[in-house]
Amino acid sequence: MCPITYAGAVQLDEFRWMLPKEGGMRVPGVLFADRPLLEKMLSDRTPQQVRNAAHLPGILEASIAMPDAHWGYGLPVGGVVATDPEEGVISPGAVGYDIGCGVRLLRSRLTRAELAPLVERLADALFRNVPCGVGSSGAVRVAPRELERVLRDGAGWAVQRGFGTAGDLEHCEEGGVLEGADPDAVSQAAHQRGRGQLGTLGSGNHFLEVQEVEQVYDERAAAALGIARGEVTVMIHCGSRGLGHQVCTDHVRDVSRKLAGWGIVLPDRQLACAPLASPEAQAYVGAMRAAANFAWANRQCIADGVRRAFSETLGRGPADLGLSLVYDVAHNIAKFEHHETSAGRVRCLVHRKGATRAFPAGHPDVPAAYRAVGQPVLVPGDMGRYSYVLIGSQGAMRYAFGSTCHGAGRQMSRTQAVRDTRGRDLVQELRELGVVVRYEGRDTLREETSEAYKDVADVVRVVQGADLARPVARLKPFLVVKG
DNA sequence: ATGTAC
Repeated sequence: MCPITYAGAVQLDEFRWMLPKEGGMRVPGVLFADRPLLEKMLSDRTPQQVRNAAHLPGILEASIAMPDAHWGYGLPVGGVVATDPEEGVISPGAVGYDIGCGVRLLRSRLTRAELAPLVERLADALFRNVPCGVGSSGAVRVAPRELERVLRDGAGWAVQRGFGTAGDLEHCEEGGVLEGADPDAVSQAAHQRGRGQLGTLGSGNHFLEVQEVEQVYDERAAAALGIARGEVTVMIHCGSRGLGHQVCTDHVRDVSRKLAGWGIVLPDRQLACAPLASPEAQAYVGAMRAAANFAWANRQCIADGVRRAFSETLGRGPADLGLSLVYDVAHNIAKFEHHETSAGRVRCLVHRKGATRAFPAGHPDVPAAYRAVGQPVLVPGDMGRYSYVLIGSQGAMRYAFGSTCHGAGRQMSRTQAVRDTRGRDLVQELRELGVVVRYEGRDTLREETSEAYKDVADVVRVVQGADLARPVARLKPFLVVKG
């Protein structure tokens, strides 16, 4: 029997393709995709970047790409790479420039109909309370010494400052803080860039959406997560702003200079990495954790801005709105975890870059309230269509180091999207779709137009088919704030 | 993603 191959990828089953070991690859590559998504992946350099990452010293099992994967810096966005803690390395490029970037979902007890007469005013209030755009700042004042506490304590710092409640922290991955952050490994330049940016959304694909739960696929899981059809949710997508960007820049440069000395040869210098035992790796790990904590604090501050905006607009106290946190999960991060491999149960460093942790039911790291159903996974789509809430499934542990997809993935470059939408009134088009929008930046809406993204439903179908995660609900936006 | 070029 002859296996089906397509452009060098060997089909393993309906939703998995293997890139066989060749040259200096230490492990094979695995692409999660159906045929149409595989073809989209093959149209950029994603498979080559997956192969390149398979050269990383100490990489375990496979170099993995999720169905929303597309070309990125060194490793594709949508890449998962696990390395051995003794023999292996950490690669800043395999975490990405927006360290700690992730998604937070709030739910309410409001309905869209209730909000309908207030949508324009709510949009103004959100736009006012949550600054957005490149270089946006000024939402939260932080003294220079206090920034160190942000970097150590993450979302907990924000709660202590009065931005939210202790209950919020229980519904964050890791409680909203990675232990072992080292603020001293974060350069002064990074401190300065980040200090004014807490509570701000940034730009690019970052957004804030008010959505309606339009479809529930799993009633039991939805009930556990506290969401129900017809209710309003708020989704926040953002990261560590200029601070995380500067941390990545600094440490890519530092480890890049030492590569030859360590005797590490890589097909792409953008994958520059450091042996986990080296001081350089320790410094990056400490700085990366600090930047991730900044991102968690940032999303916590933004959630507070959202609650204030709702409160102002509806004339009700924040406690009456029921705007509670469903979950907050990062999709650009590297973490030490235990996983079952062909060599048995091992501790490993899992790099997730545009990939989301997706622990299944019963895993001790899933919050107690959700442990019987699995870890929530938040998957944004695009501003004209929908986003998904998923829960982690067993196959994620078996095939992908406890990981799944993180979004729709672009299918059109920013420049092409701007060119293709020239002359169209996207504000009006979105209005006709029932979406009210506020935005910063001349080309933001064109760059982020629906057609620039793959249909996230196609991505979800693959992760469901591969048993990485299962759909709980689909969320339809009706108010979008973008930078 | 990003003080979108050091």
